[in-house]
Amino acid sequence: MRTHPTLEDVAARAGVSRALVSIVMRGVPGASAATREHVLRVAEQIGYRPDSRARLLAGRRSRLLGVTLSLNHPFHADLAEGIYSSAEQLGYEVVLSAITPRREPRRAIDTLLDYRCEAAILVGALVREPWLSALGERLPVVVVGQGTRSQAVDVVRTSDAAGVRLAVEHLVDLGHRDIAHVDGGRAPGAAARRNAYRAGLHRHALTPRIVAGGQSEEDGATAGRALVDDRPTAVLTYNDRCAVGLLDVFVRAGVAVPDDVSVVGYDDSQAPYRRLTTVSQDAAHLATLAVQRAVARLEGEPVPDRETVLTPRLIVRCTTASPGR
Amino acid sequence: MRTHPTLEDVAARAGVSRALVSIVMRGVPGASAATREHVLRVAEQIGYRPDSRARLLAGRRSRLLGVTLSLNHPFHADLAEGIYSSAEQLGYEVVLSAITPRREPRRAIDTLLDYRCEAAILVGALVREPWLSALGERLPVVVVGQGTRSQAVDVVRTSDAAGVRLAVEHLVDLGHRDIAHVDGGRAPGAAARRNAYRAGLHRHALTPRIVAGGQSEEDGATAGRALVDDRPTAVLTYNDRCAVGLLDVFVRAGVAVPDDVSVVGYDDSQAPYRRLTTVSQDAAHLATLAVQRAVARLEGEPVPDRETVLTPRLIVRCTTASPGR
DNA sequence: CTGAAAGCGCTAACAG
DNA sequence: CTGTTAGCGCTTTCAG
Repeated sequence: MRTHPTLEDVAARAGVSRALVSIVMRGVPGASAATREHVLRVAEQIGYRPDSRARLLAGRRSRLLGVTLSLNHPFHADLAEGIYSSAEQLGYEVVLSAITPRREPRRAIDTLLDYRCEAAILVGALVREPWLSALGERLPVVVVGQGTRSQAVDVVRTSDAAGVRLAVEHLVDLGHRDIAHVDGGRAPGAAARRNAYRAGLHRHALTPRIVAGGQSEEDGATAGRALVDDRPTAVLTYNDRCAVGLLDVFVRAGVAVPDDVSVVGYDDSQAPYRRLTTVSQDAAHLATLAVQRAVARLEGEPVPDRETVLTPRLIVRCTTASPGR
Repeated sequence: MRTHPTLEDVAARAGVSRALVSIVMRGVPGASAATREHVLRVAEQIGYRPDSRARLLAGRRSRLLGVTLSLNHPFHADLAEGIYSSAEQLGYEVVLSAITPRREPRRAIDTLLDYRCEAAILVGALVREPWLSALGERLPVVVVGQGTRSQAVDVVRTSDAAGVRLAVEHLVDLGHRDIAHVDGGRAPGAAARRNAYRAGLHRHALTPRIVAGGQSEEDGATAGRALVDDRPTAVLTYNDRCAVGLLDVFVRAGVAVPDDVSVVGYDDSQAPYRRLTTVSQDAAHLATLAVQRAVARLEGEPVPDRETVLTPRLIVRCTTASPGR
C-alpha cells in the first residue's frame, strides 16, 4: 500500500523543477510544448494525480463548490447531475454533502464549510432564516428550489405559484370543479404551492380542499385513502412521488385514472412510464443558473437579482381528462 | 466575506499556543480540563472550525473514507445513511462522489483518490476487473452489493442466490409453475440473480422465462407490456423499482395483483405503501460491515474473509398469492 | 502541561 | 522558459 506519487516525484523523474511540473499540471502558460508533453507523460506513467487537499490549501482560490442534497429524491439527483456538469464547464469542482434523516442540513453544511468551499449551493436544505442569513454573510449561498425571506442569499427556483396555477387552470379548463390538493406539509415549497392552490380555486369561485400529504409515495397513499371514499374529480399533489402513492391507492380501489379522477403531479421527476400529467421544473436549467450565480458572486461579476424565478411548464400526459367522461 | 478564523486566531484569543489548541480540538490528551474548556469556548465564540484540507495534509492519517454511489437509487441512499453513521462512530469522515449517467464510476473514483481518502467503499460502481484490482492494490477497497472476480478487494453483499431462491421457493410453494423473471440487464447483481432464477426453476423442473428489464420503473413497465398478453402466473423482478413499473402496467391493463399474477421485487427499497413482496437486503447492516471492513484493513486488523455474504430475508406482503385463487 | 520548529504537497511570486 | 523561495493551516515531534 505505497503512498501516492507527489509533484516532486514527477519532477525528479522528468528531470525538471517542481514549479515546472505544477505549471504543466495546471495547464497555465509558462512551459514549452515539448516540456509540457514530456512532463505529462511522466506523470501519467507513475500514476500521478495532484493532491486536491494540498492544491486547495496552497492556492488562493479553491474553486470548490459545496452542494447539499438529500439522497432519494429524483429531482435532487437531476439537479446534482446538472450542477456537476455546469461546474466542470466553468472550471469548478464540486463536493457533495448529503442530508439524510439522521444527518441534518446544518451538519451537512458544516461539513461543506470544513472543506473550505468557496460557495454553497443548497438543495433540499431547510434551515432557519437567521442561520441562513449568517451563512450568507460568510460565503455566497445559492438556495435552489425554494424561496426564503433571507436577503443574504441568492435563490434560483421555479415559480410555485405559476406552476400550481397552470395545473389548476388545466383542470378547470377540463371542466373540473371539485379539485383537491394533497399538500407537502413542511416540505420545501409546500406552503407556496398550498397558497397558490387556494388562490387558484378562489379565482374560479371553487372551494379548496386540502388533505395532509408529504414528500413520499407513502404520504400520497395515505392521502389517497383519505380521499377515496369522498372522491373529488381531480387532485393536485405536492410532488410526483406523492401522486404515485395516491394513484396506487386509487387504482387498487378500482378508481380509474383519468376516467374517474384526474391527477396532476409536480416536478416531472418520475420516469415517463407513468405518463403522469405534471408541472415540470427544468432541473438542468436550475442547476446551470445556480452554478452561474455562485460563480458570478465569487468572481465579482454583477448579479442582476437576488432571486431568479423560472416559469414551469405543464406537461399533459395521461392522468388528466374531463370529469365524467 | 472575511476569511475563516484559524487555529492561530483561537490561540491568540485564548492566550495559549497553537499546539495546545490543536490538542484540544483533536480531543487528545495533553491539556488540563480547565484549559480545554476555555479553548473550546473561545473557538466556539469566533466560529472556528478546523480546516479539513490542512488537517488532512498535515496528519499522517486522513481518516477519510471515500464512497461512490449513484443518486436516485433508494437502496443506495439507505446504504449511504448507514455508512455515514458507522463511519462517524469509528471516528472516520466520509466523502461522497456521485455516479451519474454523465459521470462514470471511474471518474467518481478518481475524485475520491484526489481527496486522498484512505479507503474506498464502492456502491453502484461497475468497473472492469483489472481496473478494480489495480485500485485494490493502491488502497483498501470494499465493494458493496455485488460480487467480483477480483481478489484485491473486499466484498460485502447479500447473497443473490439465496434471495432469488427464497423468492422462487415462495412462489413454488404457493403453487406457481409459470414464473417469469424480469432481469436487470448489466446492472450490479443482475447476472447472479438471473442465474439463480434459472437454477431455481430447474430445481423444480420448471421452464425459465427471462424478459429483458433493467434498473428503473420504466424498464419494468416495458417488460410488463411484453408480458401482459402472454401472462405468467408469477413474476420475479430484478429490483423493486422494476417491480413497480411492472405492477403499474399490469394494474392498468386490468390484471389484478396478486389475484391474476404474483409479483416479487428485490431490495425492499420501496416505501411500505406498495405492500410489495420482496427480498430484503439489510442496508444498515451492509453499510456497517463495509465500514468495519475498510477500517479493519486500514488499522491492520485481521479480516477473516475477503467476501462477506449476508443472507437476505423474504418479506411477504400483498403482491403474492396462490394462482387462480 | 506548554512552546518552538519542521514539514505535509502544493501554488505563486519572483529572480535567473 | 526555468528554478528558488515562501507560505497555506494544520499535526507532530521534541525540548522547556
